[in-house]
Amino acid sequence: MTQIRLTNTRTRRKEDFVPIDPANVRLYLCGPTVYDRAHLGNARPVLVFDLLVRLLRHEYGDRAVTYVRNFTDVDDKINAEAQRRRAAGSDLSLEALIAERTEETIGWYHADMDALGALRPDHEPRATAYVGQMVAMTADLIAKGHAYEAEGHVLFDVRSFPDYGQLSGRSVDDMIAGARVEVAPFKRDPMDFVLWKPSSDDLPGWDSPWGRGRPGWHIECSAMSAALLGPHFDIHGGGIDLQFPHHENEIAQSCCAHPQAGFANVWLHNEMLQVEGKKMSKSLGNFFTVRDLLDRGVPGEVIRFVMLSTHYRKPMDWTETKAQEAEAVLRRWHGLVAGIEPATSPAPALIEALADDLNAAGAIAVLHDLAGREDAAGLLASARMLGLLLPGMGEWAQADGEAAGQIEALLAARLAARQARDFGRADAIRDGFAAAGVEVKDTAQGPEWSLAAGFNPARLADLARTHGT
RNA sequence: GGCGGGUUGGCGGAGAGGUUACGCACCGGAUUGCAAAUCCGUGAAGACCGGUUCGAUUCCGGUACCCGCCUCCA
Repeated sequence: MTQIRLTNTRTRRKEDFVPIDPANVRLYLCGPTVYDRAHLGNARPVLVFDLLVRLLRHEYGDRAVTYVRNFTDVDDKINAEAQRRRAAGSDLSLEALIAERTEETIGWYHADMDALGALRPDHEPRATAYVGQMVAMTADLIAKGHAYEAEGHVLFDVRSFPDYGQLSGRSVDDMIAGARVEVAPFKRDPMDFVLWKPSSDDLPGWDSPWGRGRPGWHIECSAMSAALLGPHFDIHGGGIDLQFPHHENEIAQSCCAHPQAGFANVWLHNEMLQVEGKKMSKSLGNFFTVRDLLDRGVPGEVIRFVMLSTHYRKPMDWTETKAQEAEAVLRRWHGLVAGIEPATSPAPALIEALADDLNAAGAIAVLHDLAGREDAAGLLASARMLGLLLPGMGEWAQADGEAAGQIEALLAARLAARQARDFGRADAIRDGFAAAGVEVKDTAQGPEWSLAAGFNPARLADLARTHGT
């Protein structure tokens, strides 16, 4: 068994991972707010956790890991979208419009993450299904003196939790000095945050001891993780931008509600995604979703490869060049493992790389080594450990029947030209292949071909029209 | 203002206090009608300034620059 080591944001150190219960390793990942398509940055924590889950299952057994990722379906952006649809003339009720929107978005999310080869979590709780637990937890926090009611709101009293700020390395006083906090007059302390807030009649709401309202954002993860994983579990994660305030607030709520439990042992945060060296944002015009890339013909497997090639704790830069290089590598590997059965286990060096704080880039180097030694069975088994070269994943790298027919005809034409010593024509076909993104290797057994990155069916068809037989 | 991350060879990107990362590109050779692919081989690094050390790109301190968070955000 390989000792897994993970960098724990809470302690800022790389630590040996020791599960609370090796027969049931429990993880929670903060999932998406379901109001729109997942953008590329949303995919990063999903892939980090996907890799982690695969590793944990490899070490502790397939049934010994419980992976929870929530859907946030209570949110003002969702409400705004539903209100917009109703204003646009929809006859449906607000609740129905919200349900419609969230269902649609969850379907998109599943399709997009599936395309990246990400395993579905064991549980995907929706916030709306746990409002009762959130109300109960809120009431409990009031009873324990950690929260108070004010003007229909329930607020968490940060001064009642001395460790507040420990995760993100801030003190309440420092943050107030920074003073960019919404100052609501009914707050005892500017850093106090909302557990429950009132809903007007045109917003979704649930009955509660504090009137009709809806939960604040942070309480859902505290309630759902407790319900599905218990008050003490192994790993909790998300993007580094969630470290504060979301995760800080989760810790405050959960630790105060369950003082002896300890909440999450390990906090795992991935760094942010950039695009061509800049923050991805709508204003810079470099904002795109996973679906945008897939629709543009970038295979999910390529996106996954690029994502894995940068360590999760470093900023990851998405560039067109990386996508092309990844595509070329994957095409080569697909060719190498075609028709091969995977080895019984992944390469030990690959597991060691992953166990060392999910060093996926190091793991990919191991794959290059296996490929270089033409260990196709080992390459396949190891790549699958990373969620690459999975069955059915490489269809994008295969030529369809039409292209294959054209290529075969052109190869025959080239052979005929060479035998006739018409090297001008032979070279024209050769250059045409290169321009169309078809790689031809002349071996002792005759030509072998494969599609390269940037394969262009239209150019191939032109070439076939000009030189085909 | 507070907090955090980064800076490695032409590009991407890891690990390790002293021994080749790796991939792509480049260069030389083999091979080829010419190429491609392949094989063999050569180069090439760790922002800057100090410190610790026999020895640091790797540890410590400082400086510069880049990025992010502190407000919805993965």
